[in-house]
Amino acid sequence: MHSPELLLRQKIHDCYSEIFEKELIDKIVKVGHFDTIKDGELLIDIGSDMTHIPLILDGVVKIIRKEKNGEEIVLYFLERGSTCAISFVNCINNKKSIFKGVVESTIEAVFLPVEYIDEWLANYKSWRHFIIDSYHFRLLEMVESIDGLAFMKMDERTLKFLTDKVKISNNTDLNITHQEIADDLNTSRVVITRILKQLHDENKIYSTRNKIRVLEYFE
DNA sequence: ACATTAAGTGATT
DNA sequence: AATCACTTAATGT
Repeated sequence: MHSPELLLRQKIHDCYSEIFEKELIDKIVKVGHFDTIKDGELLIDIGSDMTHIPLILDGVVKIIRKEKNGEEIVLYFLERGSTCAISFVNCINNKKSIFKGVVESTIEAVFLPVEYIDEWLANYKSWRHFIIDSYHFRLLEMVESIDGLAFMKMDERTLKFLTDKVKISNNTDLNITHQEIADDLNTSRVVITRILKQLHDENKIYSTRNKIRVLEYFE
């Protein structure tokens, strides 16, 4: 017999034992609520209060910035073993979220109430490091994303988008439509269709309706 | 069989 | 690279 708490402890241990000391993991198990959020659901919206911070145990969250005119731009993805670093500052200052987080593939996460994260910052070295590292990593991702926008052509961006997806999902077969890619890259479906056709002809991908297999990519 | 949604294409800006 | 307008193909009911 496994109690839910034991299972949760195991999962947290699998993802975070390298990062957090035992004592902190115990506390996380004690105060965190475990939850599963399905594909396509909204994790956090712009303007909502941050009451909890998620530690992702499995799945992917897409972080989006919304422009005033309603345009959206994808900033980065949260994966297993990571968290939304930006949300820490929001939590500590009681500010509202400036980003939107949509679940890309069903996530399992532990939600930590705000009141603990500040206290742990003072008391646990591993927690401090985790937060700083996490912030640093997000910054690097943002820079990468800006580089992409500024310097890469649409075909390069498309291929990068696809290979990133492959890395994240650990699967060379992607279930995605041309329209969805276009939305994420802020372009039109027609453009994506033409680029994909080209990539297909170059034997870099194999694509059929609703499905793309990435044939060539390097880690 | 029909309707709906995804994908392909030429022409134009 | 974007948009339009239209065609063709795949899929759901």
